[in-house]
Amino acid sequence: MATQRRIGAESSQTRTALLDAAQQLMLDDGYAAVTSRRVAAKAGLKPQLVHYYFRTMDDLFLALLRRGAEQNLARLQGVVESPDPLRALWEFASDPRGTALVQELAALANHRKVIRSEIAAYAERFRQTETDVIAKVLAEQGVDTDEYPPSAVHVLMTGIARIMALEARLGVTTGHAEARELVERQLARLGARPT
Amino acid sequence: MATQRRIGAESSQTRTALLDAAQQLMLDDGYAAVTSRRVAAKAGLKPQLVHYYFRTMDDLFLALLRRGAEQNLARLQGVVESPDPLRALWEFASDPRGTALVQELAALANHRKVIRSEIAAYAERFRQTETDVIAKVLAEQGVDTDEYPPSAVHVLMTGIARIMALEARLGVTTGHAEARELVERQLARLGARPT
DNA sequence: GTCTATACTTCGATAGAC
DNA sequence: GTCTATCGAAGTATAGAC
Repeated sequence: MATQRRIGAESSQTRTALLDAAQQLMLDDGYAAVTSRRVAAKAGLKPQLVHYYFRTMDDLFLALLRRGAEQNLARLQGVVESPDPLRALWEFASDPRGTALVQELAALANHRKVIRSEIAAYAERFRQTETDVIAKVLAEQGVDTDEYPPSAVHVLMTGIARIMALEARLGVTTGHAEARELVERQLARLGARPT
Repeated sequence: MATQRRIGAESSQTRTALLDAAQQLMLDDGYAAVTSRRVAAKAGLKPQLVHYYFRTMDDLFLALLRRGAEQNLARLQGVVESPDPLRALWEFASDPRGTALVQELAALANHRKVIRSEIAAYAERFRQTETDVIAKVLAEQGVDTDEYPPSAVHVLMTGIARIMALEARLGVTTGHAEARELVERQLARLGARPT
């Protein structure tokens, strides 16, 4: 009801610089390190600018999430159009670029309702596209979808890729090489080309 | 060099109450919510007591991690002694009690070196015991360990279980039922009894 | 449209009283 | 061995100047 405060333009370079700084902080030091002061300091700006461009910290996190998700959706499009989509999907899900930011946002989401619902919504968009890719390959290969439902294969495949990326971040990699080889063999059986 | 400040006894009930409060906060609201003031408030105590019993917040997180890990190691012992260890391991890894706290600590570990190394050390202990369980079952069933190395099976099995628990926490469960059934079929082939 | 001066809240940690 | 009084630093956010 009070006089609506003004907000910085989305096209502003300063805004982008703040988002970049926030993302770097989040990746390096976790979401708790993303404070108005530290973000501004990293960007070489005043702390108050964070609130001018994003009003609240939640708004900043939301903007960060959206920007990252849109980038990943663009990269996912490359998977869809790949000549070897199953392998491309496996590599896409294994990519640390995708998981690191998401892990922090997922942890953050545990006590920020707006973030959680936004993440869940994006997750559904990714899942839809990815499962379609899997379904198409399984159909081409004549795989029995009663035994291997695409939705299940999706959970397993992307889940394994992401959990290894998460563990690797903590410095835990025992068994990863062996697990990767095992997955590679299954991918090959499903018609993916060898690496 | 300065006069070493005194620290509360480990046997203190107050100390346990603080740990309980911290754990609850962490599970409900994420690690960033675990502040000396909020922990104390939840336990109905003064904030300064947190620093008396744990000196720094890192010490508190470390105590939380150790207590949780020891509890889980005790539960893991039940898996080892189970008549159906493979299924018991699957259920153990799927248990939300084990994953929720670990997820928060893992996220926290990304910018707290002491936490990260302690988590990694515990992870190695769990991995060792769990992989031994898998190796024993695979040997009994005459499985070719070139194609299915126990370390790989361990990564896949526990990874899938944990990622589903993580996703479920965010409200993302699409495909989980199908994935679970698929895993169940594989477990059955490896001699685990049906649920 | 862009940024600053400022208010008020919450934080971790220590020194010292019981 | 247990707890309290207190401090300086850091946090979010707004109102208003340019």
